[in-house]
Amino acid sequence: MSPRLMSTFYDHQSIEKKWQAYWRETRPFRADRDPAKPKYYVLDMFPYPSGAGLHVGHPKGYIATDILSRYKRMCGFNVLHPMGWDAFGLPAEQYAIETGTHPRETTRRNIQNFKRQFQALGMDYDWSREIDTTDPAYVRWTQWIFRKLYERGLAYLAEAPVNWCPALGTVLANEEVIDGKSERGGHPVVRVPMRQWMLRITAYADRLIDDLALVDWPESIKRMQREWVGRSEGARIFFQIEDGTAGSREATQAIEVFTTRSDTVFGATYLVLAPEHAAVSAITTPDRRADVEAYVEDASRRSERVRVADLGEKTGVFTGAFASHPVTGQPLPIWIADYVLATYGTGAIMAVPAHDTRDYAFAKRFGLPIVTVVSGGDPATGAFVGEGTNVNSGFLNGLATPDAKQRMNDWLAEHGKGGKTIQYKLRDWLFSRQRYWGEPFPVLHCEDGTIQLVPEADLPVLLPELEDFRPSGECEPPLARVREWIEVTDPETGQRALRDTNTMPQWAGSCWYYLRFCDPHNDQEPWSTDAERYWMPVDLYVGGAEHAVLHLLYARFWHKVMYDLGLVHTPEPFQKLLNPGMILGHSYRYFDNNVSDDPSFPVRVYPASDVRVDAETPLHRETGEELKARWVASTDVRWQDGTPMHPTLEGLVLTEVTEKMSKSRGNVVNPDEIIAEYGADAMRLYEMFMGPLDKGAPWSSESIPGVVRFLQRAFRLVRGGTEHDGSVASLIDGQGTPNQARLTARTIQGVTQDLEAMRLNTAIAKLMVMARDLTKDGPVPRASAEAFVLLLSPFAPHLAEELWEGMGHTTGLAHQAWPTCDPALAVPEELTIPLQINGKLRSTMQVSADAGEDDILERARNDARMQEWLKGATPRRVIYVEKKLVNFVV
RNA sequence: GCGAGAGUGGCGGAACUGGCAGACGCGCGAGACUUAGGAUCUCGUGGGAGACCAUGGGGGUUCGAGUCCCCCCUCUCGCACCA
Repeated sequence: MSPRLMSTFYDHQSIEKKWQAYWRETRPFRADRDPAKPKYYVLDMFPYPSGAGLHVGHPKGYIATDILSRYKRMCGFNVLHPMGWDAFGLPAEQYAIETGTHPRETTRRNIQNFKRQFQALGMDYDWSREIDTTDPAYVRWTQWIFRKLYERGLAYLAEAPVNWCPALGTVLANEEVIDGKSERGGHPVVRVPMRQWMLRITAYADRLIDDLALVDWPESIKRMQREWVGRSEGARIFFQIEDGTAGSREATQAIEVFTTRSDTVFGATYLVLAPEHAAVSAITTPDRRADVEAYVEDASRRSERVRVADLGEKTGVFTGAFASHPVTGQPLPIWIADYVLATYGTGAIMAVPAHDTRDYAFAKRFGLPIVTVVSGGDPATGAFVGEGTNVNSGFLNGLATPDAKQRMNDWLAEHGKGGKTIQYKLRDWLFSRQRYWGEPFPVLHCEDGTIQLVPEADLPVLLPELEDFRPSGECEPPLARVREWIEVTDPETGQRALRDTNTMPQWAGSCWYYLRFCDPHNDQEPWSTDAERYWMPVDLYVGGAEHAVLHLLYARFWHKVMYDLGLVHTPEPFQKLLNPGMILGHSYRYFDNNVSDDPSFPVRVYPASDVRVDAETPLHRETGEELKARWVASTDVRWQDGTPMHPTLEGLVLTEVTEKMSKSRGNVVNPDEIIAEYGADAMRLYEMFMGPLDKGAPWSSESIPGVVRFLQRAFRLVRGGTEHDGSVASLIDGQGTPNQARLTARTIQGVTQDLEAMRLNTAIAKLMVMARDLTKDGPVPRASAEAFVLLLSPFAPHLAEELWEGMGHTTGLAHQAWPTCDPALAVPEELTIPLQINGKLRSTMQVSADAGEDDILERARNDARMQEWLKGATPRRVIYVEKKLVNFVV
């Protein structure tokens, strides 16, 4: 125990241990279905139990849900607040490759550690519902759901260009690739054609957008989902290849393009295909072939990242082929260029340089014609992308843009040349991974080429035991080596069959865990209808905004499938969503020129002042040499006259930066240490007191003593006595003085309102005021002390239980009724009215709460200081705001 | 580039529909109690000697603006040639 601790007079260590044991034994947080009570389902986003354990940034959201679930329980709700583990995943597998430790063992240890940390924080989880996605009893139902997806035609195998990440040794979904790098680890990703499992999430594109109207989510997250689905209304148009212009006889008869501006069809002067477009090779003429092939080859080597980097600088080549304009029949040259994306729309566009900035840049570069068809711009200066009136457009002339679009769409449909359509950015979800530590697919690849589902009765399909977890060969999963596991006989047809050697991505388990929590031990079905109907939907869901287009989109998709199957009764799983802001750490940075991390490199180091950052790459200010950021752990920093210095490199000044906590930056703070020194209640309180829940804030351990002092004051308030004196409270009977009764009522009202609005920081401030002011008027009335303890209990549950017991109560706080008050009592009996002249504060006065307007104005006029300021002048105008303010305008 | 959010004391932050800017806490200062301890308690604490000046900067609306409107700057986060 530190010296600081010994002098505090409430011993958080023994108190917290005592009440955690009490909760473990009496299980007051067990949730049982009770139709007589309204339910409230509070859920934290499913944690992945990493080897590093929790840092102080993680529990922020968990503490908030803990407070809210305790509060709701006291309000009479039947609260479900479960916790479990999203335990499949790459780190355990990578650790297995390095050490040979089986991922199951690593996972078990990590879960144990996480659970210990959660319990040390005093969390009110119903541990009887704990689940683990790697548990065969859970895997069984994840595979069962996959069967349902497959039966509905929503899971299929497809050969398609996929995101292959060599460093991770697996393919990734579109949502897991950010700026051409893996979301986890930031490794390069390349596109490789592979045969993979896909889930038809695109079939739900419209509903994934439309049903956002049903949920109470942050607008920013809804927007991100809408944009990710990327619904876009437009037209598809077929452009016939001009006879005899294509390089080969098998050339596609027509090129299909997608456009949102069918009103500008008359302005199309050429077509552009993505280099990867299927028709490229067939249409290219012999004389253009060499150029085209070189360009295609070059484009395939340029990563998407590089392509985007020099945005604006358009490149491309002519294929030699022409298409005829669908209306005028005019021949349009067909080009290929990488500014057209193969992955969006049809991978081909009609170029309207007069009304599209990209087409304009391309046309200018290659001298292609620019034809204005919408009035309002000047083709000499740039593309006009706004709306206007059609010109040079045949039957569209004189129409406004929206009318022209519709007219053209109708015309296209009538003439069999296209028509109105909707495009989505969303692609089907790539659902297989070349990993060991995931759910095997419950399918058999039969000798005759068919795919058979493993019968329900044979689920789960479990992973074979392995000693060596390395990938097999280039793009092969480790399971591909286990012949005895792969080779089986199909129980239905008796033919020889092979298991699928891929596994499901980590998202699979988290797509339905919230449903399993409703009925976690059911071995007949994934969950019972009764349980689902009682508990769902999740009333409050708290977790990081980084899942905006990953977990939250995937889970909504699965939920909707299950809705269609009649397995759940609500179209949306998560009613209200909250994203806690990140807790940041202070890290200390410098730079060096060892960009490739070569240990034998002659390293030169630089302070931040020698560095400039260009497009996120740090460069030496003078030489332009590429540098890499390095960090010194905050505990190793050498302080010299208030300046952070490198501990060993003489004279190297470090720069303090506030950023996300991570091990590599040496700025993580371990909650175990904070709890040991200050206690779990103090840590909970501090994290909530830092600021609004949804905003990020830098951690500062130096501020914690503030909340510790508050807890000590709370202890003294109820217990009475002084330091080291555990004497029982000198609480008096009754309501106390009018001031005390009012303070109590106002705090009850204020804290309740703040909790409802999740303003936990201001709720704590109100409790601090109550603890400070309650004793000013005399001895503490018992009614006030009890209300205080009840109000405090969701925030600092250990101390509250201790105090509650000390007041003679024999039942715990979990199910005590939340205090209420007579709102009339909360009204102050005196008001301070600010008196202004021309809007500037000149005086204040005390009036009784029931004073009327005339009375107040009369007194304001006679106020000595006001008279001084007015110097006899008569106010031209008098502003009176009901019981708030008086302002004289002179 | 586009979109969203934010910018308030030395620091984290309050201020609900325009109405006493800086609640609460950290830090800092003074004092009290003390076997001088980084404990506890009390008081003070935006700047300025001052009328006054202060919510990123500039303009506006209003009796009155942190809050509403316009322009600009900075930071954070999304998206990024999506046709």
